[in-house]
Amino acid sequence: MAVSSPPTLQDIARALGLSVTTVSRALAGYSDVAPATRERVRQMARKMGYRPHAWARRLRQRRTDTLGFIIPTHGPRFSDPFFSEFLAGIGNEAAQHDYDLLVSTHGPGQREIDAYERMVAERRVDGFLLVRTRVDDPRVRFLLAHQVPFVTFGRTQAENAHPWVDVDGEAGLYALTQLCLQHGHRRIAYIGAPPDLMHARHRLAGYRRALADAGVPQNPAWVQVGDLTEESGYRAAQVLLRLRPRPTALLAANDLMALGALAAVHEAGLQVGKDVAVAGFDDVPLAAHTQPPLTTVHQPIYDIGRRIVAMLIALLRGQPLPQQQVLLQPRLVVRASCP
Amino acid sequence: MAVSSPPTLQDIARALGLSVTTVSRALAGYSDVAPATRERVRQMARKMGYRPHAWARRLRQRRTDTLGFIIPTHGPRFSDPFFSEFLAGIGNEAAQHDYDLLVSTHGPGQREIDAYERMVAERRVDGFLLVRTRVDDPRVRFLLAHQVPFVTFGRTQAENAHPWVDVDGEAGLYALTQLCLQHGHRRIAYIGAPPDLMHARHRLAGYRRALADAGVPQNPAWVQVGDLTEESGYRAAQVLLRLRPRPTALLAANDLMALGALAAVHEAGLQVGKDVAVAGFDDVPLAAHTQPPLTTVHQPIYDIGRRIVAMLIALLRGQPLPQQQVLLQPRLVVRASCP
DNA sequence: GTGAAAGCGCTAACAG
DNA sequence: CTGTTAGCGCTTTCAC
Repeated sequence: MAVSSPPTLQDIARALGLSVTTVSRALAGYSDVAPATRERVRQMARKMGYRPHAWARRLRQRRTDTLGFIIPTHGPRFSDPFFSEFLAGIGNEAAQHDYDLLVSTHGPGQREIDAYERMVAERRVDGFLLVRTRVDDPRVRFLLAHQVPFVTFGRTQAENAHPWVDVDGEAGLYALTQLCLQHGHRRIAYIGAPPDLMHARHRLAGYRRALADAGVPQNPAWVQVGDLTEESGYRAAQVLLRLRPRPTALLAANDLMALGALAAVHEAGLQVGKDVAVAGFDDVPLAAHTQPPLTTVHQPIYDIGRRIVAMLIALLRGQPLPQQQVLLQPRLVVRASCP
Repeated sequence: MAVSSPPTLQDIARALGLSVTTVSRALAGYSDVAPATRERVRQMARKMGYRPHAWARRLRQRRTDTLGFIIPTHGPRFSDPFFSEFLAGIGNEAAQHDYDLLVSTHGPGQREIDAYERMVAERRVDGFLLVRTRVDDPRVRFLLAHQVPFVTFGRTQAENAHPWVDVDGEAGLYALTQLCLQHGHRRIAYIGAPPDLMHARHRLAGYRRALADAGVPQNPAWVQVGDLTEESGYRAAQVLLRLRPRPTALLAANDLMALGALAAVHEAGLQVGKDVAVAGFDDVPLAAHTQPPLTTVHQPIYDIGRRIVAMLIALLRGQPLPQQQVLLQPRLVVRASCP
């Protein structure tokens, strides 16, 4: 049997001796079509296996029903367990509302903002999801300037200018640092994230505030900056462990760096959880299975993904958002690495 | 300044006193338009910031210039470091050829095949990328039946019916097992993947063949099956470590399970690399930073992503593929966990 | 070399 | 209740 091209409204109309308009309205469930006709149309549509052509409809409606997500980094070794979970969240929520998710990258040669510019100019998407927000985020500036709807995971400098969901990183690191202080640690080092990232500021501030509140002196040498990879956490920890007096606790701005720090501690012949405490942020699934298991701050990343998609879709549909900005309180997950 | 809607061919034509047709052809670089006119059109287009409307063009050309990728699993804790790297690969290659990448999921309530059915029926994509191939893969059956172009990462039962790229998992596990044998191990256990996955068969076969070739007896109790998560690797290793005589080496079908096995070995008070060897498969970045670093089999997942996209696009453009099927030889990465 | 006209498949304003 | 008409923005015959 030959493969024929999929049926269109035309085909149904012809088969039934009706006009395309009537068929369209019958299927859309409009009330101004006779019940009997509606039924006939529906049955014929089912029989012929009719499915609306997504693009024809979109061209007409001047909407794309598509959300854009541009991967915030490129390069061959972009490997973030956190990320796949987030993607599952946004993918599921988008699918549930019958929205498509257009995922793109900015290749090695391309500037990140060009990828946004292109999607907007060629009207490929109705709005964007942003992650890894930066303090003065060029993407935010661009989208605001062009009045393109978007929702971010993470705050920016323009706190009230756009909807976002974030986890209170300052509270998270405050709690983590306090935990260490309660266990008698006084030389608590911090492996931070690149300072242009918004969450880097919050988390660092939480760490500092906890120390200040406890009246514990702060040593600039105890604060290192990594790039969120295991490798950078590993190297930062090596530096910190060579200091004398040696820090007794290493807090990292994310789990991947904390994993690197674990390796460095082991390699230095020290015992994690005994000689040196280590903790992270994110609570990736792996954190429960390191040796020893990693103390960390949980972020409900899957739910956050769902949530920002729901917000963006509400925005696109002109529905009012109950909350423009959502700050979630993090949950401390205490395991053996930082008892 | 008010935001006006983006310029169309109409707008350019009007501004220049030309017809839409001519403008279209000038911009497309057709030769049958006067050089002077072409130049005028080009300049005006640039001046007005004209960008073609992606969907209008696609509707007309009856192509979508979009590739579909449906995440092979759902649920909140889908966290695979391997996956984000793959996505970066397919994203970059697609962007380079000016193709869009439509990423979708099948939500909890939806059957996986329905997601494919929908994308095909509503003509949202031109072709698909598939990963985690199964032996008798329903997706492959569906796409073959409907003559939808696709390329898989991983073989299926229908080896010659579709283009694929795969890493020779049998050779990988053969080499890994041989490495253990050379170091005197005789009780080598295996934590396999779900048997419906195609790669599970190959890897298990490699393990078995290496033992058989060496004349080492095989014990069914030494072969466990996990679901590719750390958690399942952890539990499988616990079972294996309780056996007497105890296996001296644990090989896992992927790195995530190997990481779980590392934790179980530590927890049992044994030393990895000394009392018990552990190895994995994938070579995720983390594998270099476990304690001890993990011996594994490297898969160039980023390049594989790029490659299958390149193949799919060639297919869609009707270009002949130099190779319909590509079997890559894996590279053994020997680290301290399995010396 | 240029333009008029048709149409991709769908929806919406307006008659009747 | 149903059909006619128009058009989303673009490409592609086919005349002139």
